[in-house]
Formats: sequence, C-alpha cells, structure tokens
Amino acid sequence: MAFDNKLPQKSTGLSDWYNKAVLRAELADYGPAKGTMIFRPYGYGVWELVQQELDAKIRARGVENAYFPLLIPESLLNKEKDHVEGFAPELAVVTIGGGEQLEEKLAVRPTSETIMYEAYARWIQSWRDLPVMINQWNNVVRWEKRTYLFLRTSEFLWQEGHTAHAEHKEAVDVQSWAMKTYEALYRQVFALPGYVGKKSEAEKFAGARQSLTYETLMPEGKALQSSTSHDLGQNFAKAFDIKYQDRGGKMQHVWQTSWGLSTRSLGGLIMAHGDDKGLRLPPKLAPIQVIIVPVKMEAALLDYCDRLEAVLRQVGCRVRVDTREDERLGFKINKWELKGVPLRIEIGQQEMESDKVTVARRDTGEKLPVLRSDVALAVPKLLDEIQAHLYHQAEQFLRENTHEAVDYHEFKRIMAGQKGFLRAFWCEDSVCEAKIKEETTATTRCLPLDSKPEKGVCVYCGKSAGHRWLFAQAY
RNA sequence: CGGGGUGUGGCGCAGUUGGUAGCGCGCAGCGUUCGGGACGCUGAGGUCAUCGGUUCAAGUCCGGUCACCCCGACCA
Repeated sequence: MAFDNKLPQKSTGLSDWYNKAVLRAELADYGPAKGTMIFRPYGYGVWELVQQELDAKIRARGVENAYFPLLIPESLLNKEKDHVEGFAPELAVVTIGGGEQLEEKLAVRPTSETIMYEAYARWIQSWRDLPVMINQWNNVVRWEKRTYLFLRTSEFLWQEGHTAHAEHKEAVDVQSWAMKTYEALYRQVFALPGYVGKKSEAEKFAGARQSLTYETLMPEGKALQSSTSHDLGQNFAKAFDIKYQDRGGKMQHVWQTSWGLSTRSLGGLIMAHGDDKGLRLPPKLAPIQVIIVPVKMEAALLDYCDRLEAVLRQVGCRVRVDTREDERLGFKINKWELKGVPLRIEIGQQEMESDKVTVARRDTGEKLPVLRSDVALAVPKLLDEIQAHLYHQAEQFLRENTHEAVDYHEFKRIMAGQKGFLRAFWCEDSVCEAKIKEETTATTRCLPLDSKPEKGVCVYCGKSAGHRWLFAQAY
C-alpha cells in the first residue's frame, strides 16, 4: 500500500502541503539551478488558459504584442535613478560572452521598462505617433534569496504592458483599465476575490509615480500582491528622453504606464483553493475540466466512455477519459482529486444499465446521478456552479479575515494571532509605516480605491489621519 | 546574507564499535484482479553530492566545497 503517497494536511503545514501538492499534481518541478522551476505541461496548461483569457482583453483595448530583448546593457538600466536602486539587489548580470570579458555588462531583464523605452524614444517623434501601447509575454529574472515554486522564483513568466501617451489623463485611464481588467480576471476566472488599491510611497514600483495593486489573501493570513499597474508619470520619459512634438509644435515628454501579471498568480490559485486532497482548480483554469473514469477496463465501458467524451467535447468541455489499465478506480480517483479536476464522471455496470452516469464534484465531494441524455446540459451548468462556489468560499474567507484595528494594541493582537487584512488609520508617514512593519511584520498593502475620506488618528503615532489603509503581512 | 537541517537507485529512507550497500514505494515483464490508493512471481536500476585527508580498509572518522529544504531581512 502506498501510504507515503498521502499528501500532508493543508491545515497543519501549509508550505509542506503546497510544495508536495504542486509536485505531485505535476504542475511544476525544480530546475537544476538555484531558484529555478520547470513548468510541467499540466501547470503550463493552466498558464496558457490565463494567457488566453487575458490576452484577448489586452488586444481588445488596442494593445499590441511584441518582444524585446532579454539582455539589457547596464547603462540603460542606470538611467532612471529610483528604478536602478530598486532592482540592483536582485539583478543577474552577464559579464562574459564568447569566452571574453564583456566591455559593457548585460543585465538579464528584471522587467523591461528600460529596454523598451530606449526604443520608444526613437519611435516617438510626433503627437501622431501616440499612443504607443505594447504588451509582451515573456520571462524575467530576479535573484531572489529565498524561493518558492510559482510564488517566488528567480525566473518567472508574466505579461508586461507598456504604454506612452500625450496626456497624463489618458495614461491614468490605461492604468485604471489594466487594474480593472486584472480584478475582473481574478474574480471571474481565478475565482479569487481581493482588494484593489493604491500603494504607499514606500511600497510602490521603483520609478513609478503611483502604483495600483490587487491583493489577495492566502490561508495563513498573508497577503499576496497578485498584479500591479503603474502610472509612471514622466519619470522614464525624462530619463530616456521620450519626447514628441505636440500640435502646436512644442516638445513634450510622454506620460507612461506599465502593468503586469505573473505566474505567481498560479501559486495564489493553488494555495487559496486547495484542500487536504490536493488542488481544486476553478473550471475556467482547469486544463482538464471533466475526467471520465471507467470503473473497469472493459471494452463496453470504454466504448460508453468514448461516446460520453464526444458529447462533452461537442459542448465545449475540456474532457478526457482515463484509460490507464494498471491503475484501479480508487487510485485514479485520488489522482484526479489531487490534480484538482473539477468534475469526475464514473462509468461502471450500474451506469450503463441505468443510463445514469455518476458525476462527482471536486469542490464539495458530492456525487450525483445524471441521466446520460442530460449530461450535455448538466455538466456545463455544474462547471459554472463550481466556479461560483469556489469564489464564494474564497470571498467568505476574505471577509472573515478582514478586521478593523481600532488601536495599536488591537492591531498587534490580531497580527500575533490569526493575521489577515487589517483596516486601520495611518497618517501616511513612512516612519510609522516602517515602525509598524518592524514591530508587527505587517506592511501597508494598499489604500482601497473605494475607501472614503474619514477623520481619524494614526494607529501608531496618534496624529490625524484621513483614510483607513489595508495592512497585512506580505508574501 | 544570518540561523537551522539534509545530501545513499526515480522518490522516501536504513546502514551498528570503519570490513566493500540494503528496505519500502515507483519502474519493466507475466499472471490473477478491478465500484475509493489490489496482489503474486520475475527483473532492471547505485563510482553512497563533491574534493582532499586519516587508515591495510571510508557510505561510516576529519577538513574544505557545492546543492537543496525550512525559518528570518528583500521582492511579482
């Protein structure tokens, strides 16, 4: 008996559970170099679904895909002061090429602002050239000290959008559109609710004027920054000399945005929805939405399964039949539960005789008989229900773990216990922010966009404060 | 980069006071099975992370190096 195949309990050891679930579900594996990971077909399949969904929305906004180089001359990277300082500690740099020491070192991109804007400066001459709106799907490298599959690896995959505009307002519109797009994607596709808001000065992107963020909550009460969208102002435009001649003939710097969503999102997806049996993938991101499992490997059953598969494929489901002969029913059930397939259909003698198939939901574990003639209608409906149910569970968790901290004593008490998101007044002084972090591990996550101005006093220093910010321990 | 831990077939591990490597799972073949992680038989697979030292003899003792994991400071 393969008892050592049991997954650790999610509730008792989250990180152990997470690592094993990711490896055993065949989402990913470790790469040979420190901090690198392999995206296995099943895990990459989830990412491809994310790409399909997001890419369509990006194109619909008129943003075009392109590709810029992996290697960035150091001098380029050094042009924007805050940007260099922000990324210097996690840079990987190529110093040797073709066996010879390079005259100018090449950074492996940690993000592409600099290499893209060098080109933008050459491409943009006139107001007629604007806006420039380019996205790229690529990989970036950030030399992390401590790595974690999907959530924090030295190399990760993402999409980064970079736009340039004549007017600041237009840039702000794009920044806001990008965040709304991410929010919708997270809620509707990832089934992950979260908070949208503005980053503090200390937490914003290196080189940005202002950053927006989508923050989700993980099971141990830590927040995960799940995507960002930046108003770069004219900081890079000035550093890279990106200018255009306006209608009146005057030279103007452009206004820019950048925004990204990475494979880190898959880590959040796995952690947030998984249970003791393994993953629970929301149907919209499940590479296999329905797995048909014959109870026995008999020709008649297999034939029945194949016909069922054809029916479901026709209504647009991603469906497969498990035809392995050496694994028995129980083994297969556990395997597909571990892999998080939303629906499992069991076909045996009983089903064939009654013409009712047994449909098992991964989210609730519930099994229900469905007439074969109803399957084409019932299965897509069940998939929608599962998608909605996962969202509601996550939403309830988020609600139950968002607290008001009326004073610092309460703040510390919550951070020492269950954690989660804390709403608290903050005077917006970075000294208080740093102190709070030092004493409680909580950092400002964002000022929620829907928060209204209020009169209050900073939880830390007692000076007057105009807004309640969201705090949490960050991933 | 600080603290802790681990490196022995693909994976998980055992290996006594040093004597020349074993178990479980997995894998391959055959057979019996098949409604919640089946069983039998046969078989393949290891220069014990690496470098150096001590010794007649090192998986085991000593020293260095490397890698990975966990906990902290940094990050999407």
